[in-house]
Amino acid sequence: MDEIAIAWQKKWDSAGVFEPAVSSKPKFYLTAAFPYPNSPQHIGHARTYTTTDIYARYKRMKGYNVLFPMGFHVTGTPILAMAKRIAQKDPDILGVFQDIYGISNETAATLTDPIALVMHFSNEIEMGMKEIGFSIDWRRKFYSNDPAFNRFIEWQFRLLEKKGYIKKGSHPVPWCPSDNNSVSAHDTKGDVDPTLEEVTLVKFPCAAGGFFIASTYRPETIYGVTNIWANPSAKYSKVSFGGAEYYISSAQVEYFKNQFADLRALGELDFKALSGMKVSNPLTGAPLPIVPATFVDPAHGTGIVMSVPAHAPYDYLALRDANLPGINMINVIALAGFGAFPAKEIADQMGVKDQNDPKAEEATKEIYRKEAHEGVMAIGKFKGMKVSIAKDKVKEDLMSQGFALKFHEIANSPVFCRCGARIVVKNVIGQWFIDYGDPEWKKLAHECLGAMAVLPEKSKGDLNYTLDWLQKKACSRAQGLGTKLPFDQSQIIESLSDSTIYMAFYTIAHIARKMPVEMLNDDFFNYAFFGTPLPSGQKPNSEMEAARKEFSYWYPLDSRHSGADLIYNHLAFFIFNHVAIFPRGNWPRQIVANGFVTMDGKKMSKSMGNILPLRKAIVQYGADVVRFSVVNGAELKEDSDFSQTAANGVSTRLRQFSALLGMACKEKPGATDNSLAYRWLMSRLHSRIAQSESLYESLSLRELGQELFFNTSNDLAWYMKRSQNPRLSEFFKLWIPAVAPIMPHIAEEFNVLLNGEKAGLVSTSAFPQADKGMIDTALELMEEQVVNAKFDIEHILEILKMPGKPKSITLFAASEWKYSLKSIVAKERNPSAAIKAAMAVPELKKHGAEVPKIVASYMKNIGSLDSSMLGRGKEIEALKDACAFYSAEFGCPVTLALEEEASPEQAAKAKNAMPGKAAILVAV
RNA sequence: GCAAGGGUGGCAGAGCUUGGUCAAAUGCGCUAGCUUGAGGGGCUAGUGGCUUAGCGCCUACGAGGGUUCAAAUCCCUUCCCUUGCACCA
Repeated sequence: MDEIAIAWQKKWDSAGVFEPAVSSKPKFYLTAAFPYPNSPQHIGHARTYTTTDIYARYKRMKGYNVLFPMGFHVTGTPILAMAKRIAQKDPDILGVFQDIYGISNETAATLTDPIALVMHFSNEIEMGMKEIGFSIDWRRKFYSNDPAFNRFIEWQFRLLEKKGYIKKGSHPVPWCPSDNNSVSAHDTKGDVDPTLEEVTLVKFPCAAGGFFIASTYRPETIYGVTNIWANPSAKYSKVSFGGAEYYISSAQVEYFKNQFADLRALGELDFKALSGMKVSNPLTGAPLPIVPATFVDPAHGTGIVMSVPAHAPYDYLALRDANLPGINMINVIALAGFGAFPAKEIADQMGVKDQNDPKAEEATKEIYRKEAHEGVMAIGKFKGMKVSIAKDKVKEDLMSQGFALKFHEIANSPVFCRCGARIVVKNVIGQWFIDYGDPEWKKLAHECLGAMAVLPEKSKGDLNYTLDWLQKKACSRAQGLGTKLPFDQSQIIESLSDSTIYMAFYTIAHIARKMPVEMLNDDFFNYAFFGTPLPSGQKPNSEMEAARKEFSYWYPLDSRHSGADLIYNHLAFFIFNHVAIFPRGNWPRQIVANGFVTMDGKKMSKSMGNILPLRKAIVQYGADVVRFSVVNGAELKEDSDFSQTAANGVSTRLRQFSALLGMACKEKPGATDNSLAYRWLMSRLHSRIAQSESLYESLSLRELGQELFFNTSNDLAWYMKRSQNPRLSEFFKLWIPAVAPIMPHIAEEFNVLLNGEKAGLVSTSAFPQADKGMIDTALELMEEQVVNAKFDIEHILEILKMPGKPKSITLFAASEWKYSLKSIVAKERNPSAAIKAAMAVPELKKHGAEVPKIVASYMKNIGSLDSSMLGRGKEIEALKDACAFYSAEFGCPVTLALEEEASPEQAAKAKNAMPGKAAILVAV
């Protein structure tokens, strides 16, 4: 099977089928998210590309000039990180390479240079894409660190900057203090993604100047603060930053410097000195005593904690444990089912012993959740407001009055860098942003999305949502491969920001590659993409003209494909940047987002070792089986399971198709079959092909596979059984091109076998046109009668458990009056009305005793009555036609009779005959 | 926590938008029989329960309740799961 695939790939290649030229034909331009070559690709990656390729091939067969290019994304740090890990001989990585990808340690040893790594894996990926038969135009391949591409990105960023979308500022990031770099999942031990969360630092003014600061998630409870907790054995420091002085635990001074760059330590003091200070509540002015508490962790937050005993079980318990007189709880939040001091109540209810009781944690969670959801403010400016809303209001108020600061923590702390250091939060200053929060820009993005098709349609909502919540996005980093920011050479443009409009670059990539890099200036890109005349007044050279022509022809992008995970970033950026850079006429037209691939029901992961590399899968199953299997497991959006047994099943079916094709090839030309069964087969095929067009269009590939492959295979099996003289060549003539987009190699091979060497390529032929005239629903219902009657006979024979063959079998078609009754019921749709109407018909009145019973049975399936109505004549015709078939099947004469002609001894069985259900009499 | 999507048979996965044709497509798995086929094998049948010369009946579509002649399908409540919440590919 593999040699066949390779042979056809060579033929496509030498015919240049996938290297389209600008022409007068209508074009279809589609791209898939380019791969990131830091490891080989597996069948999961293949899903997106196979989906894209099927679409490309389908559109090609529908007469479009199709462009499907591919490149490689090498921007950012993961490649560097990978090369570094290989250089360090990280046993995990080497193990994965060896065991899963079959990369020897010797080969791995050559991949310690990032560029060598990129070249190795990109070649590997490219070969895989060729071996699976993707219809890619490889002439346009590029890497995102190619000088030509760098120039393109610089051009894009100068444009964004000119439009005012680039901003500078500061923002918090997860940071390794030892590596001095921001970190993300691939930099951490265990690939943990460090997540940030915002907390509020509330400032409590000291009479002597400066502030105590306490970190809290619940700024709204500030009204209820009764005291301040500090650890009696900890050291505290006076520090200054942002123009004010603060007291925090000495252990946290360094930590705080990460987020307050100008922080300076002004000297240490012990708890005694600290506790002597007079501190007050910033909102109420109430004095707050400083109380020692060992539960306060000096290495967490500020080492100073505000105490809200009415609403925080820990604070209540600590106060109770300390047995302090003179501190009265203050109610802040009204909570249904609780009194003024919910923390006390829940602690008492649950019988929490003291602050060290594990139940204290439980009580805290419970009361925090309840208060956050159902609580209402009982005090202060926002009295009567729901806590969930007041929370932010209080915070804003505090901030604007200078009584609060924003602070960030690692929510899933502790997270460790691969170097061993604990990840902190750092406020990076001088950070460049793309401002996706710009309201005008958002409006344009929404306009674009609104006019765009999104498959599956459900994902449009997600995209819409993403467009809305996107704000300033950091677009540069200090390290990594990629393009330098044109207006800040110390910064590399971050990987999600340099891959937003590269689809435009494909259109000219093969031209730009051959040009001297210095010619790829803004004038060149402005001309190629906008047609802007050269400022010098000179005439554009031939390369510029060619580039302009390519872009004008291929753009806009007709379909953009990626995994569904990119909806929340890349695909949204893709829309934003297109509307920022290009005029409306060149905005993208469609997005297709597919789910992932699981492996025998489990998520593929390095740790589980259940990754199936694509090239290995191709060797094992063959290109077309892999293509089919990765897209047929589920509908577009859902995760698709690649099951080994299912893939084997596909191979088996293909062999069956192949065997039948062999029969078709031996048929005399022009030989036909006029039987009901043949007409039935063709009716089914035509209706499936008719359906397949919309299934291809909506990329409902699972259903498509069901229709064109499994169901069609079942049709064929039935036909082969049913027909005495099967004819298959007409069938295959239609079927082969219909499945060609999914299984192109087999389609080509079958086509040559059936039609000879001169048949031409299926890949460039026209998609088959279904003949509506061949679709006959009555015929299909008739065949259903034949199937049903066969099933019934089998059932009876089984129950009879006869030793030999029956002597004969007689089928009885129901009397005419039963059909009349059925249509009356279908019309009346109501039992009593139907019986009344039936009794009015003399012919039916004769059978008055049976009528109510029959009506009742029809009523149960009233919904089916309309569609399953086949006249008596048709039913008789179908069964009569099938008698010869039945005789052969059951090894005895099978005849059809009419109910009303039944002899008295037959009558008992014959009266069971109903429309759509022949009565059966087996003679032993 | 917030937001979105989902919970169907041993598994995967249709159907639910337009309530009745649904004990529920199709694939896989499993069971039995056949085929002298033996290292991804083929064919046939079966695969909720009870029954029966094909009928039929009961129980089922996360749980509970409701609307309706009729609900996997509509409404409400509740439990559970998945994904996203960014600066990272």
